[in-house]
Amino acid sequence: MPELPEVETVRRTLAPAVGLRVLEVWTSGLPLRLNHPVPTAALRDATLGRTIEAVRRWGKYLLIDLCDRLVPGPASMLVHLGMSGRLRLMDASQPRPAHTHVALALAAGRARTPTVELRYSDPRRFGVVDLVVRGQERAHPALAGLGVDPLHDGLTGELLYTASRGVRRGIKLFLLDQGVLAGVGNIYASEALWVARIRPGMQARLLTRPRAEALAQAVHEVFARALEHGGTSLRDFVNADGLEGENAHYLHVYDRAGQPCPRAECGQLIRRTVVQGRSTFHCPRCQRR
DNA sequence: AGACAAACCTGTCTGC
DNA sequence: TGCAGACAGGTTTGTC
Repeated sequence: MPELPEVETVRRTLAPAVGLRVLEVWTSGLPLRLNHPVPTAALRDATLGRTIEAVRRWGKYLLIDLCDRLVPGPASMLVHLGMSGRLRLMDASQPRPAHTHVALALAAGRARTPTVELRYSDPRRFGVVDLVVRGQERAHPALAGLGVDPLHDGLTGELLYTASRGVRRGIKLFLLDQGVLAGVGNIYASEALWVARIRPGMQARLLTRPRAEALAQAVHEVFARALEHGGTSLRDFVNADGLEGENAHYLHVYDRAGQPCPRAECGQLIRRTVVQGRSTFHCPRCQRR
């Protein structure tokens, strides 16, 4: 479900959790991605009695930093939302959503009674909840191979140009490669290629310098637009407050097969194709090459 | 290197 | 109303 703009929206809406202390840790015991169980005991060790110091994002991963006033906390809770994962901050008296797998009960200051819970729910269990050592994020296999994060690292045309030399795969698959760019998923790959007027199946190695520049700009543009609208909710996505994003109304081509291309002078009908088993949308006139 | 399929798991929508 | 089948925003793994 969630790509960079959705994960960043969750990160921002988790701000009220910063400064709260973990009083209890609960897990469902069910395994998540690749049959990996949530490391309950280690999670307790790393979080109980500690305070949420910050929430960071790396590509589609969230890092919830924990520390103790006396003992500097070396741990962060690593979360990936997979397809159907939700991270929500809810009143502790509210019932837990179906398919909740992790709940951290939180309280302000010295309070002994939790007021809110940070809850991870995920019906399809394609997500990840794990622990990483702060400062050694790259030691975690999920983070070891991650490429450039467009929001922090300044994605440039030069980077796309360099990374795409010799790559015979289609440019859409190249954009989806998290080892090149961390954060682009299936929706925004189609969106960025439409903005940059590039055909999704074009071999990545054929990217010219000017077109690489246009594509880098396009990724920035579609991400900024999605962030303004709080992310794209086609089915499952909600932010930490449980609110849907509005960006589905503003998509150019994704899920718009048969509708006219939004470029006023074009009007050609948007086409859906399947690339590596995944829906891909483009305008056959604007994106000829 | 990369194309391709299948796998993980549940919910929702479509068509008969 | 029921039921089978297709499909879903992600990632990994195995085969060719």
